[in-house]
Amino acid sequence: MGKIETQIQELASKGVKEIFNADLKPEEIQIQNTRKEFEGEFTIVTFPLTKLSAKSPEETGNALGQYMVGNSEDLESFSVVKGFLNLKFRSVYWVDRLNKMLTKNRFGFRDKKTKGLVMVEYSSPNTNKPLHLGHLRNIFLGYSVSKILEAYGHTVKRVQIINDRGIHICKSMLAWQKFGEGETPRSTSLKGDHFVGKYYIVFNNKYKEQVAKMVEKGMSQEDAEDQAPLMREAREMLKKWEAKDPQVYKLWETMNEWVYDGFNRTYERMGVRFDKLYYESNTWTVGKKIALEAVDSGVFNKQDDGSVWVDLTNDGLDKKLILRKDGTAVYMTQDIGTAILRYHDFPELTKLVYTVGNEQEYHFQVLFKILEKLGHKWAKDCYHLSYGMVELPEGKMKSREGTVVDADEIMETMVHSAETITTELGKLEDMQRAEKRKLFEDIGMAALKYFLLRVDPKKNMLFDPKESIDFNGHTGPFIQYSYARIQSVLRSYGSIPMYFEKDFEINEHERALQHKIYQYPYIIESAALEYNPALLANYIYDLAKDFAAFYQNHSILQAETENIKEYRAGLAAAVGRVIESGMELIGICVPNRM
RNA sequence: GGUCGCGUAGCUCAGUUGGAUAGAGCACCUGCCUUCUAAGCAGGCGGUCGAAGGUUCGAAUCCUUCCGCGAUCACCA
Repeated sequence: MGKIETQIQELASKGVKEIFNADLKPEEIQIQNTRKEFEGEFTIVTFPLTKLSAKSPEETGNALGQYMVGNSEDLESFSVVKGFLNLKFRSVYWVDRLNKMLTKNRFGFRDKKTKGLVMVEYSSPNTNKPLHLGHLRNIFLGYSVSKILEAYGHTVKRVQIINDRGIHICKSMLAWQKFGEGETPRSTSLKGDHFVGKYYIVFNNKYKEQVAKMVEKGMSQEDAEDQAPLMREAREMLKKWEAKDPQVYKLWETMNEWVYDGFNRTYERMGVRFDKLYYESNTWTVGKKIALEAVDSGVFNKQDDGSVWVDLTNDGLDKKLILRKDGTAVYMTQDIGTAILRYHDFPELTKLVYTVGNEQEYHFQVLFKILEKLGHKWAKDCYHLSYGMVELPEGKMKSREGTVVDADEIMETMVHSAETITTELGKLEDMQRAEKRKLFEDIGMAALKYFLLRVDPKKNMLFDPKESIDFNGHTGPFIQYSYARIQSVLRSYGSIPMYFEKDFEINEHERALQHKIYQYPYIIESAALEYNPALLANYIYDLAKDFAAFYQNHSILQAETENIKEYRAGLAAAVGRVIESGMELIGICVPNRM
């Protein structure tokens, strides 16, 4: 099944040649979807053709329309409104397409492994605090993009880089050592990441107290912050860690395990997974080694104080520090190491996608430029999938000020709301307990995921905790509901519709649905090329909405004739399949009942 | 200050490479459950697309200037 638009363009191009004796390449024919208020599915814009036809837009449209309908077996009729030529296909044509579509087992998906290996990085948390709403956007986005790329024919490695080293984790470690009195996640029944996060906060509070006291005694704020005993101890601990002091290392490993245990439970609930994990505690040394080699080869340069820099002023960027004067690594150093390690692990990579917030755009610009300067041809294949912040009504979320929306908490809230709403509606009294639990989980998570994914990734978005996320209207649950209704009808229908006769005319609603379904593969394509799940999310909603209108206006099981009934059941099945697979690509499960 | 991004209905968001009367949802108001699930459908209200110029047959979309908001420019991550 080729692209309909292409076929129309080719026919129109021939028409222009025959009627107006002018040459116009098919791809120069402007084509768009017909707007709802007019009849037809595809529309040719005839304004640009008037130069060739030397006629009014209307006359041009009429002449071309006449030619096209006369020279195509698939077109039924045309209409002209101003400079727009609307084309309507025959019912038979659409029914045929549906017949063919239902024989495919993965409609819309490209054959696997035709497009090369892509690595998608997402999540990439620090190990000193739990995940929050911003991470959720990151993770759902990255995971969805990875699914979409697979559907588009890529093989995908899902990875994260775990920021498990540095002063931040030492702060939690120190606070636990000094004030923890031996308590553990187990003894407190706290999730490991929350447990460790608690001590990060303990550190900051005690630290603030110390600083305040020192300032009271006459020290400057800046000096106090630098000299406070807790801060000195934390730095001392970091040094010991870098020297692999056994005790510190053991503590570090223990606390990180607690955190990973907590993260894993969160990931599981989110329904995401990873194929490989990278740890900065491993990659920073790689980066450092490469940095020193680059000094020798002259790509980086060493200052008199011992610090290492790269000069990117000729590339429109700045000078950037690579190694501190004491020789320790910075963020950039680690990232260089990580990237190189990844291409070492997977030399066949055709793309490396970093799902990281837009606040780090400059950082990645610099990173990719450095990789290029280091002579890596693949530097051009590195892509920063930059996304906007999730903001609260009072502005950006700040962990220091305690204005973050906790990931576990919001998920729990959503699932609980799903339970309340579902129970109130009271349609599922006969359902088993375990099945219900799974359903509430699916609905609550759908509301949350859809809320985060339907917005264009590159834009900042707003979350207002006071106005809870909706379950009605343009939401995940609405789409799930459409799916559940379809499954309900199909259960009553009793068999799987496979082939339909063509002795009837399809109505406007059916036409709209056929047209929508047809677009699915191209939506996947755009979503893949633009790394944009929002395109898919909005498309599925449109489809579900069109189905709801069809469903409410025409009976499937009580259709006028047996053939129409079969066709409608098949159409509903097709819509269901697209919803199910599309939702899967944005990480959302779809229930058979709700 | 330099660089980058954003500004569309009261609120949250869509709006393909410039095309028809700028669309959804929420909120508010009307109708519709004896017929396949009303988490729904049908309809109403609501817009000088931040402002002003320019290009074009045609601009929310492209160009310029200005206004407002945000990010970034660290020997932080």
